[in-house]
Amino acid sequence: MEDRSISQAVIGRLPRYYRYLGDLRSEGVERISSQELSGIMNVTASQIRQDFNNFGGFGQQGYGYNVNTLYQEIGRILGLDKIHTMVLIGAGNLGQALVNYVSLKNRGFIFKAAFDTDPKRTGRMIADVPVYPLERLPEFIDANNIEIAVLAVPRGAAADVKDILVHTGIKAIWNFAHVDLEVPEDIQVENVHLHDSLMKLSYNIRCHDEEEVKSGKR
Amino acid sequence: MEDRSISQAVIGRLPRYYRYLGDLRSEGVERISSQELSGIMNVTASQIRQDFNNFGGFGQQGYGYNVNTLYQEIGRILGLDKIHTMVLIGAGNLGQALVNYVSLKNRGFIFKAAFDTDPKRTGRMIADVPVYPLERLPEFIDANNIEIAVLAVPRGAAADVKDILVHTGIKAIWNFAHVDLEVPEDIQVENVHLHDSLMKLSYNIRCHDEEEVKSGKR
DNA sequence: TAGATTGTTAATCGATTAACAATC
DNA sequence: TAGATTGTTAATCGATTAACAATC
Repeated sequence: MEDRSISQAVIGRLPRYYRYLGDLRSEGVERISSQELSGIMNVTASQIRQDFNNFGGFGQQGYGYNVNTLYQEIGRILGLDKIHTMVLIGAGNLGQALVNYVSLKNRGFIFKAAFDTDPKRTGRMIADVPVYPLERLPEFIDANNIEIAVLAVPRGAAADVKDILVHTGIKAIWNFAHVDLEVPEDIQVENVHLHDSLMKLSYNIRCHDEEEVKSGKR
Repeated sequence: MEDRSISQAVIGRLPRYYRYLGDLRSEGVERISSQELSGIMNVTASQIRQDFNNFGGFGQQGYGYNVNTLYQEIGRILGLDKIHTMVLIGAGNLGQALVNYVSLKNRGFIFKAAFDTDPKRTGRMIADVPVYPLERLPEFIDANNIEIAVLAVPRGAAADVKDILVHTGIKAIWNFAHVDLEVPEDIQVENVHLHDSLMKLSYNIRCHDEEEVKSGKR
């Protein structure tokens, strides 16, 4: 039913739909039209219908969409009906925060272990997740069928870790290191570039400031 | 020179250009053509020239671009030539990690204080940043000319904090809470939705798995 | 049945790529 | 000057929006 060549633009919107539908569901809303959802989410009704129809017809003419069904379906499309096993690589501040963050909130995403090169960090636990030396990474991934490697190492270390990872059966890398990783195409990469995000914010601040100056508000 | 109506697509690419140019600069590269940069960054030379020309002509025909000049210019466009003062709101795991992360790396972005409602967290220090009770937030922002509020509170608390923030002189919110904030348009918002990012990764894993099944690889 | 709302096709808009004249 | 490469216009591509026939 759902096919390749669904644009990243559409995929990027799915989690947001999922979030709003989850909220509606817990508010006890049973059905919703693209029109209503459009009002709540600030996107066009047309876009909503187009987006959903990439994956087949979830709605019913004259009625709209069943909130619960749609929520479930999008969850399934996003792969949230499966358990995803993870390892953390780089047990610094950010890494520790991610373990706590993900463990708390997402039932389907489970950290099985963390890895670090620093002996001060290994041997400890982060929440209920053990921290091992990096050497044990490849063996652990394959023995435990790990799907996702969360990369929270310094910029300089990222490429080396990547080289280790590509020789394992890892399926995906959630990359927090400030580099672009080049990996074989059967490994999925999702970047979270905090630097870049902060720079965009900085850009928008500057633009807004300059606008104000121009329009004489200051 | 640079005008409004520069698309978010272009702005989103600037930090990446900045990163690559910074690397080239520290490698001692003096000049580069759009052609060469295209090869390194995996984007078209045409796009590179179009992007830069949104902000005026930084290049020279027959020569290319001076790496250092271009790096400086993009930094200026991104507002990196200015100091940005920040406060953290929500001194949990993620918040603490962000203070450490940003303090270490970005000279221009400086945390002045952190705020939390939990008395167990207030009164302490994160790195060299003091943690105060949330009540003191509005006063602190205006007394210290704070530009950016970093929102690392649970989903449920985000709207309340936002209501406090909009009555201060804050310029921007770097939002890590899993909600869409509605703010007046003179406050800039940049969302880092880790959940959404992880779901996209999950989607891509599922798609790739299904492709393999279809093509009979498994 | 009549009214509502989807699924889907067509029109529009914007962003990317290609091409080339200007110029260093 | 000749060669190289930009800045910029034109062509293409893709994504968003509008419109409407299908249908619940």
